[in-house]
Amino acid sequence: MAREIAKAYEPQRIERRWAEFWVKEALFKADPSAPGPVFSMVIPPPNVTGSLHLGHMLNHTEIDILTRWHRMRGYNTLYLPGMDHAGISTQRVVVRQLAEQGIDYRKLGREEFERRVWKWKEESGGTILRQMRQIGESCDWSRERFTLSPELSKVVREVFVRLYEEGLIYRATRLVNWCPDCLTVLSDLEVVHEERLGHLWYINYPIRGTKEFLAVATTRPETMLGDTAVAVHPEDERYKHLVGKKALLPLIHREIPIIADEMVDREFGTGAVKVTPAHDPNDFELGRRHQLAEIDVMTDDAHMNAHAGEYAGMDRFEARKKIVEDLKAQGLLQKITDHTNAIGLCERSKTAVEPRISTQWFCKMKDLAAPAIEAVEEYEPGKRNRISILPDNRRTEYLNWMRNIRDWTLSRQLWWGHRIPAWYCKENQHVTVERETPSKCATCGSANLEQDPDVLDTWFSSALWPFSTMGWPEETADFKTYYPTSLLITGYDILFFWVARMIMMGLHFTGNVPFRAVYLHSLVRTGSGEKMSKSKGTGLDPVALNQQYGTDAMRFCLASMAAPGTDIVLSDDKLGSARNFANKIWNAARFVLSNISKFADMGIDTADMLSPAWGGGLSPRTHDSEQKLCDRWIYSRLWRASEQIHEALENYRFHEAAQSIYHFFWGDFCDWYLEWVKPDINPREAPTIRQTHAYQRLIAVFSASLRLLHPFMPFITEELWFQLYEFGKPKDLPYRSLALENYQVVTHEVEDQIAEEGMSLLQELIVAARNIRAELRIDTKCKVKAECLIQNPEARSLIQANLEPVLRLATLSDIHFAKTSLDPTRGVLKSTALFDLLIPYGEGIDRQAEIRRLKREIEKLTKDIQAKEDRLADPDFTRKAPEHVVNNLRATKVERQLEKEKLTAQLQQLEGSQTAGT
RNA sequence: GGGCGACUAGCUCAGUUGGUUAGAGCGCUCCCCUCACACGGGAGAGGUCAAAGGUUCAAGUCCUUUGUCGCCCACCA
Repeated sequence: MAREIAKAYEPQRIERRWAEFWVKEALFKADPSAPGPVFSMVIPPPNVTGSLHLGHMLNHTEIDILTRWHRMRGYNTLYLPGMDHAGISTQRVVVRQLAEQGIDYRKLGREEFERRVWKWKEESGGTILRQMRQIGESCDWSRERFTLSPELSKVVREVFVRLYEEGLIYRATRLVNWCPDCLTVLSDLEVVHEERLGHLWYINYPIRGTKEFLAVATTRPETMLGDTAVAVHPEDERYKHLVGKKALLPLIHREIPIIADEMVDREFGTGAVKVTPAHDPNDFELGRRHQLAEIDVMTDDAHMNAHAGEYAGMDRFEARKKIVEDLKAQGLLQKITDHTNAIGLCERSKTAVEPRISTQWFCKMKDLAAPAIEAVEEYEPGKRNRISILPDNRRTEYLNWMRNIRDWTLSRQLWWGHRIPAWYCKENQHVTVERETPSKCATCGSANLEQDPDVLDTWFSSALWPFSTMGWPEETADFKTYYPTSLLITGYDILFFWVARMIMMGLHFTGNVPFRAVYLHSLVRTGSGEKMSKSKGTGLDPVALNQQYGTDAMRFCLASMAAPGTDIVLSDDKLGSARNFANKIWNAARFVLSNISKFADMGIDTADMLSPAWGGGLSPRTHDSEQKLCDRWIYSRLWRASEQIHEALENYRFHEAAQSIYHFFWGDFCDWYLEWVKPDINPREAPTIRQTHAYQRLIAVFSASLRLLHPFMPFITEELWFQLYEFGKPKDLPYRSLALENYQVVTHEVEDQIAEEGMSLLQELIVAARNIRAELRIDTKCKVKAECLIQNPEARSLIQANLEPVLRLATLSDIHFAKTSLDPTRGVLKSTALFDLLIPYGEGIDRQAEIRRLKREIEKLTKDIQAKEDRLADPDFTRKAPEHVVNNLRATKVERQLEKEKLTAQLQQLEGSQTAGT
């Protein structure tokens, strides 16, 4: 019974099996004591808010390609998986879910709520894990980590306490970004700015004891209820006389001082500004300078509070409307103008952030940033404790941000996250910060302690990820072997949130960089160019894509688009062409193996034919005497492809690597090599030694291709590798996954310039013949005779030596080698510098069309030759340009001239014969 | 308000250090279901590299200006 590869390539049928196999066999378990150079990466932990989107797919594909590539090259490899608890995002998701069930999370209480979130974490974390396994990520699953696990929480506490003890973490009352929807403070990074068209309201503030008014301009009239001064510039002649007087705050009739401060811009608005220290960052500073009162007029959900008098209870925007109306009614509204300004929105909820005075925990950044700047600024390849950040523009962004870094607001008013390890004694409000829950106040000894209810910014634990996952602060084997990690790949959108902070924390706590290199990849966007977003429903669903095209196709497609710098827009036709490529691989394998199976049917042992697959050796000396041009050529091309892939992957140029392997496999291997050797491997009877050898060479190239392809398309290659094994590997040898095989099995020895040039000549000849046939509209099956004029005897014997494949692939019956120049009036003639090829006319041929074609060609050549001559005539060029450039140009000019002469002669003859004939 | 990026074939994009006739995929035209693959094979059309200057022997590639689009950062009411 013949073994056969399924006729159709059905990714779904093979992928599940291998995904399970890789996990079950624990193939990717890292061993810190294993030999070899180390390559380690930690995953950018996905948020447990849901499932993986295409952006993750890109990220994970890139990581996995590099991981598999290194592993196959003998590196001691670790790809550490894990997830992020994603404080604010996850809390929002669960709060929303509860709300949908009519449950107010606050009524559940903290403990119960946390329990619900953990439950959610198990579910969505499970989904994510499943997805990662589905797409074949070669992680060490035994090392999975979670930012909120007990082990990592311990590290978080350790770090927090140390920073506190070093005076880098402190508690302070400041104006902070408050999200009225998430009900928590936010760091500056979590506030996104958006230009909005708004208004500028000009309001008259009466001056006490006069009939005068002082007009102020504001974008936020509702905050006037918290005004505690009006400020003007000290040198502003218009207002000098008012400084020191009191203004009467309209609507609530509170007296406020008129003060002078340099900060005021005389050009803007009226040159007088209302000062609301509790609701504006500038005003806050100004207020502190002038010891002004700070009146918070809002509640935590951005409604007006008791300080707002009759407006209390109103939403801030309702209050704005009402206040404007009231001012108008009282004749205090001077005018309203249009004004665009950037408003700060909460990154998560997109609610307008309210600046608010609040006591929070902060982290001083300047000292932490300094070494992190140095590590990147003074990067040199090979230099210790330095990090390369690519692409370069991201490096610049990093440095700019770091140089202007501001303190980091650490605390969050959430329930899901790392509880801040600070306790306050109820008597005196002393602060105790400790690793273990304290029993008494460190200052006064009171046992009446209460822990700070807040949690840490989720990015705090993420910042520790490269070392917290390795067992730090213990000197574990993992930590010693795999830290610093080799490389970090992540999206550029979290450069500041995450990458920068990891670098600072890594350097500070381990004295070492967390990774030696960072590659920031593009984002995947939708067809309309937006960032993919599940919440907006604009993202393509990776699960559906996998179903439709297969994981390998999706991986290959992502890789082939992953050029640094530009964002990626994925589309059906691109995925389709990647799928087509997988199909091509499948069918090439089918072809190769189906022939071998026919031998098996004859009862012949085929193990021998397949043996080169396992040995891995592809010596140019294999079957030396039998090797034909095409063999030497394909080996050389294989070598070239693997060199290109190496070069590309070293520089994170995934698209170039993908392109190299694509063109090698499809263009060289399938289109030329397979076609070329078809007759040699067509099994009619028991194979001769020569035929067995032909198979061995074919299998050698094919299996080497599978190796090159494997990091990009692990499933199909593993499946086909397995099929090879089934066909011919001695059964006493257990199956060995392709993932553990050597990546590269060809050596530099197989590079063969001569063979490549020779093959290229034959290809040109074949293409020329096909070209003429198409022009003459010769039936595709009809073999015709061609005439060839070729001066170079070596080239000529090359053609003769390969006459069979040349005739077959060009569909010719014969090639007649002419002694004298070919008469273009007898047929269609194609000329290159090396040869002329003519196929005679049949009946009724369009001579005019041929004349037009020749004229076009000649014109093109004329221009080209002229350009070259001009350049060669320039003494500056010949003097200053490198020699090889000049020589190259000379050589090609001569070639072009030769070609042109030939074509001109053809044209003349054609035109001559035409006039003579008629 | 600062900074950055993009503009190359009908579409989506490659094109590292400046150096022969600027490439790919998809689409398009023509021919072929040839016993691995029509998710295929063969042949072909299509670009003054956004515009204008400049540097250079040589510019898609470097510099300047302009235009169009996009992104990031930013406490001017």
